[in-house]
Amino acid sequence: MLTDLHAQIIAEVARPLNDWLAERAPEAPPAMLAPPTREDAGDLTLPCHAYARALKIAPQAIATQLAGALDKHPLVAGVEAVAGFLNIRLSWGTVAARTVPWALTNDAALGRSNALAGQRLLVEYCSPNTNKPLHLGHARNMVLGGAVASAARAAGAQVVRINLVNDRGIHICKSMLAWQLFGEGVTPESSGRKSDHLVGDLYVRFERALQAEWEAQGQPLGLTKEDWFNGDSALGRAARQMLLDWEAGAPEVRALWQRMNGWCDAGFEATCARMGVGFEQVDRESQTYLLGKDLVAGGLTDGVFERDPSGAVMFDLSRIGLEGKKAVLRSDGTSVYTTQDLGTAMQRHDVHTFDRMVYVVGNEQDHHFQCLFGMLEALRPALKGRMHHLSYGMVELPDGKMKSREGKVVDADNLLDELHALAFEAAKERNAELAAANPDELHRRAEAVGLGGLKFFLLKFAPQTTFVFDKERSVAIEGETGAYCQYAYARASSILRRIGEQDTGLTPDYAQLTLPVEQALLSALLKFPGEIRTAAVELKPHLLPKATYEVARAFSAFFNSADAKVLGAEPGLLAARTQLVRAARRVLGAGLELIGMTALDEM
RNA sequence: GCGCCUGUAGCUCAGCUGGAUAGAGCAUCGGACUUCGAAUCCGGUGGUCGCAGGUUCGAAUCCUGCCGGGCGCGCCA
Repeated sequence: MLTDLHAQIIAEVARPLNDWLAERAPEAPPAMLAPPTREDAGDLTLPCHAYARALKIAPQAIATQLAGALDKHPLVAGVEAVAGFLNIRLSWGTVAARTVPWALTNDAALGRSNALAGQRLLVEYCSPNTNKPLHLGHARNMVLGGAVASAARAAGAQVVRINLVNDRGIHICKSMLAWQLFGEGVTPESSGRKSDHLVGDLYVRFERALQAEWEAQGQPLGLTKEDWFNGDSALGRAARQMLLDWEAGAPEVRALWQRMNGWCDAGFEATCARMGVGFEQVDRESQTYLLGKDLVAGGLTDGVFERDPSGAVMFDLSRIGLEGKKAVLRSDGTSVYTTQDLGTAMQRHDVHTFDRMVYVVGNEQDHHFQCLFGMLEALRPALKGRMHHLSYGMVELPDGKMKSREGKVVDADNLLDELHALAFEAAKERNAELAAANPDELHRRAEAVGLGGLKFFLLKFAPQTTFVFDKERSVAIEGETGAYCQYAYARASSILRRIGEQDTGLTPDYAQLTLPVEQALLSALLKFPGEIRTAAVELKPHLLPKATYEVARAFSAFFNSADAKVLGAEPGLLAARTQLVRAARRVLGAGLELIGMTALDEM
């Protein structure tokens, strides 16, 4: 039985208020009790201004009368009517007696709920191109996608995580062509290079050759690099020919393609495994790019699409309140990206009958998804409202934007190594003996802190935010960071080790948990599930680190308080505080797991 | 030109389905180790929420206009 205790407590407190209101103003909306913004305004508050009109009583008078309705409420320690607000102070001893056992045993305390029970959710993310290794942008994408998936699972949804691999197209041919022209038979084995990096090297090699060719021949003609590549460029022609050969199934091209894609796949797999990123389904563009043509034909018959004089098939964007038109079939009859996206989406719906399909894709594709969803809903009205684009902003570097064509990228593998090294150095400094005695253990912790810090950092910003990546901050323990939360967890473990079984046989006296630091911790534990639920339902993955941090912060204040020591407290209180530490550790562990971080018992 | 996103403390960001004195972290200044790990904790300084109007008992939040930044705008992905 999943019980959201916070919601339940609020409902219990609100009941007499609602009875009072319903009796006098049946039309009025029910009382929405919420934590106040003001610090000294108690634990829950109700603004009474909205009821003034219906009741024909001044807000302050309403608040005063409502205060009376809470007289002798077991959960209420005090009420105050201030400026039309009803401020309620909870009876924390009573709340504690319910909260701690709940947090120790009920899975709702871990953020589990039925908010999305019975729903099937598809999440598409990662979406690598098999011509270069994963970079920091992919890392943000994967962290967002993974968080959406884990939050949805916690909310009871059935989740299918899908990786759409872009394994065909002109950009793939560029790497292949570079291997043919400049590769001299190189392989990952012969070069000792991680396989996806080798392919990336070749891609960069191609771009460099193209740059030189353009500067020598295209630029003097006043052509842009793009136009040159699509025109008389020898490299461009060769790449286009290779794409045609690929589509025609030319054996040599297919064989090279298989081989080099295999290199990329192996590299991606290693990176994803290290990052703890997994998928239930992998869609490859080479297998889906022909999908959608029949949909377009059907849409043409139904009048969803129209044929352009040039022969291209178009979607009139005015149908969805946008300007212009969008092609779904080229004039030569070949498909475009949108065509296969239509087909892929429909196929997924046929296979999974999803309730919600979430695409985790950068915000430069906002327009594309607006168009795509508009078309899908026109083709199949049942899809209305089920398609979501989790749009996110770019990650910038302290010295500006990343530009993959210029090689100005933060490679994911290198970054993970760097963060590991930073975390390792910091750990070694604080733990010299362990570094000497058991460096492997220190490396294990460094990986947890480095990777966990990265995930926490990438996740803590709202998705639409374009933010500046700061690697030192991401592995720092000070402030709102992953390591801070891991440290709080480690300290909880440490305290419990010290307590051992001292509380065995003791009866916890929860009513004594009334110190401000104890109340704040209880409050954080109570609020945690609601944040996780909102993260899942409203697709706000940044609430995961926020909620976890709130618990970590409250717990840090608790374990630092000289008044709230567990050891040495009288038996009933010792037992109560021990259970509170166990509860906090349990919830912290759940938060770390939702983010995809490793919990450490020692740091 | 049009569309979407965005502008909040020195810096990095929350808050944006309207609620009271706008929050957090970093930085900075000061304080706490004879008691569970000081990798922590406590406190201080710091903001006309881009600007101007409007709606409202009440606006960072909603509406309008303007200014600045980012992204995108038929057969690229």
